Amino acid sequence: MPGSSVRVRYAPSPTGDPHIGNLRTALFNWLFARHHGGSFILRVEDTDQKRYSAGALGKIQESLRWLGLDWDEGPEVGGPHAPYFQSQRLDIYHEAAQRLVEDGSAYHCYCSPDRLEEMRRSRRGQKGSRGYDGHCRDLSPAERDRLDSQGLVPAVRFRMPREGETDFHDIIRGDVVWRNDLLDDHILLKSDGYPTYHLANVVDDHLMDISHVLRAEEWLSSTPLHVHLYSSLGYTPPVFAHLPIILGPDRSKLSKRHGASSALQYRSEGFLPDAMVNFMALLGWSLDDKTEVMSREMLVHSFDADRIVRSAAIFDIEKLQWMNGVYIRQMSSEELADAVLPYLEKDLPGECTPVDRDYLLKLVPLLQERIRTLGGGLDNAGSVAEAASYFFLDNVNPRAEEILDRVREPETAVAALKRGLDIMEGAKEFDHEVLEEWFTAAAAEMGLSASRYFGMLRMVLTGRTASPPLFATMEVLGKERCVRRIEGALGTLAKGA
RNA sequence: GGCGCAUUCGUCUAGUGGCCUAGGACACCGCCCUCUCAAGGCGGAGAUCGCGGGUUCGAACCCCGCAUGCGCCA
Repeated sequence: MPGSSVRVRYAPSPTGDPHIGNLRTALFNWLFARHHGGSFILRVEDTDQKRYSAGALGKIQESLRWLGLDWDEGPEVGGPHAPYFQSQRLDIYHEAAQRLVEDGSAYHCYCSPDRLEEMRRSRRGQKGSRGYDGHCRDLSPAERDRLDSQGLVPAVRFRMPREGETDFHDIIRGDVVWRNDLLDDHILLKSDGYPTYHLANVVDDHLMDISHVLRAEEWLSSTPLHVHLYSSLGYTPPVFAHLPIILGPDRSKLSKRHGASSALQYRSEGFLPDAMVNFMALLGWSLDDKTEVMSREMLVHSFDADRIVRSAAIFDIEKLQWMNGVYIRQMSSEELADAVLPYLEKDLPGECTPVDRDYLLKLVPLLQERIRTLGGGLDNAGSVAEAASYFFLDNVNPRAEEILDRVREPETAVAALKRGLDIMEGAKEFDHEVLEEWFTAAAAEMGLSASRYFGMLRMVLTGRTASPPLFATMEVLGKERCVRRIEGALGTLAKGA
């Protein structure tokens, strides 16, 4: 639906790995665009020389691609408003700044960083202190000429009105009002020739025909300045929506300090993009009072800005893990096998690799409802490789006391294991239903409870007290491995006795 | 310090004046299923709706103040 007038953008600064908060903003913009049949634009705000990080743009694009958030205009794909890098649009900002200075909406400011620092220090602790003290606000042409002739390169500052109020409507927060005399004269163009965020984003949003600005709440405070900029430049402002921010477990804004906050880290831990998208969509938005698991299509269909909440949300990894488990269980065996394969090969002992895909395909159903991430093990600890190691190792070698944990009397245990060997060797088909039938009958004959007998077999075959259902496990392991492990256990018991 | 925004179970949230003795989900606990672990089913505990005042027959919901948190100025 190219006719839609909705055009939104995600405008990150390439300063590092994007975290969940950044990407939630991207996601909301993307969902909004797709829902309304509009365009999603990626614009790179690379005008902060000091914080620029090489490689960050790559991480941003990689994160977006991983989550399936495709952009209609921006780096690599181009578009009618190229370039989409602010560092390549400097002339445009200079021209805008020039216009503002000429019509008196902005002025040249010659204050040095030292003077500014001195100003701040002297006003610290004073009541009602504002940012800039207006030192250069009303310089006469003669004074300006004098400073220019000293070779000083001025910054450009916006001349905020000092009376009245500034208000705007935010679709999430309603009407927000500021008293103008409390507003600051902000820098628009730095003396190094680079624009600040304020100038660049207003100019670009206008030139790129952005209809809705969905951005993080941290920008709310500078919106009055933006409103004045739109007006002074003769632009129609977009519709604003300030999204609630995402907090770390300590209730502060999400940042690098919060360990696993980089989205790509979640990828490497084995979270699925669809689960991430579903989960992030629920951080500040809801469909109703019960629907939680939603496909991408359903999210696109249902998402709109009017159900975005106002309050900040804490990122709850436990719920993400649960949701990822839900998505893992929805996968086909083939999909899951392909997805876990690299994680297994990474963490399995060398002699177990490469992993045979057909074998993996057989055991994947047993893993499927037990893991919550592709790479992680059970109980949110360890790795899949550890969780499933007994399917790959030659031997598991439980100790005698581990084998005897469920069946205490060595003679009984030996007899029961030998009986097991007989059953296995006599089995024409190594099928879990047949095995279960025979082993259940054997347990009854020997007067052993299923719990004790199967528990011992589980230890002998897997080296664990917990595993997928015993006979399904046997079937996957195959006759040869099972026989070898039982013989091994008999050997261990003989030695111990 | 100033300004702004926010405030419903531990967490994500539903709720826009009577349907709320506040609903759902994660986590937690118990029971069922069961060879163990999961998954699943059922149930439980958990929120005096930040506090205090109003308005109203009636307030989580409207108004005012305060507190706290967060954000921006930095």
